[in-house]
Amino acid sequence: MASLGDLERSVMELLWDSAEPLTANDLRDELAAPGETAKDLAVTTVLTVLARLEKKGLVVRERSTRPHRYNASSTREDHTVNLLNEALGTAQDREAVLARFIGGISADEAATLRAILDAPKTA
Amino acid sequence: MASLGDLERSVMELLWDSAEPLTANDLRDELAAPGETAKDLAVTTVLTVLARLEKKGLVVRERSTRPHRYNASSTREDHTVNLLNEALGTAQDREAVLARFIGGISADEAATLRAILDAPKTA
DNA sequence: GAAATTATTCTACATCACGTAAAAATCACA
DNA sequence: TGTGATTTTTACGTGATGTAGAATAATTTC
Repeated sequence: MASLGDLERSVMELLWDSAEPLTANDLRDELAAPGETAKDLAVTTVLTVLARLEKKGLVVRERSTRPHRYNASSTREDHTVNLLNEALGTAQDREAVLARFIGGISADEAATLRAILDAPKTA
Repeated sequence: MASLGDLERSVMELLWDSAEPLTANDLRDELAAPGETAKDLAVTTVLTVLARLEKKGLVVRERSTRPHRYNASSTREDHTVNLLNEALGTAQDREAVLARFIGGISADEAATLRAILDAPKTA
């Protein structure tokens, strides 16, 4: 239950990239700004999307301040890692899949992974 | 463009698990068989889903035989690897994500990966 | 070869997710 | 308290998916 529509994704990208929490108006402006497939949306549209993202647990809203402020509930990295784990699933062919998956990454990335794998478990 | 609905997924699972191509009737029976959240569907329903999966490129149909026979167009492994690559994306934080991702797998799996990574590229 | 059976394609509808936003309700401050 | 800003409600169009009846086509049977 973590699939996102185009607009939802755009909003999440902005929230992930922002250190500060953003308001609906901030987001509307950013979305209209040239750079990210500029859209010119009504604020209510942004608010609707934010409400949906909040319900999905991807966004947290500060109701204390008046123009409510929104934040991604977890980092983009966390999110992606979750997606990867969902995609990998609990199937029996996990190892085979993993093998092929990491077999397809770049040499640099492979080197990084090797380092990680060789490091002692810090669990 | 590779998301699947529940029924679509069930059908794909059956096709992936079957060495032989299956007919719509075969699939209807399998779906009704107790084990996989038994459903009791009309054959036309199965046919509709198969047509959609075919359009999505996930299924190949043999039109030569009369009861058409359906096959997964690629293995489940291929499919999952694709999903993983899609999820990983082309973002800049790929390495960080990969690190965390493989940091979360089992020791056995890690060992396998280490072997793979240490093996010479056969590209 | 015409009838009966089987299989495939068409057409259709309900539901849900998502993009989109006007209308209505609230809130805050002058 | 009136007015402007903000949020909540309500709503509609579209596309995906589950579901299947009706219509059509192909096979088999007598």
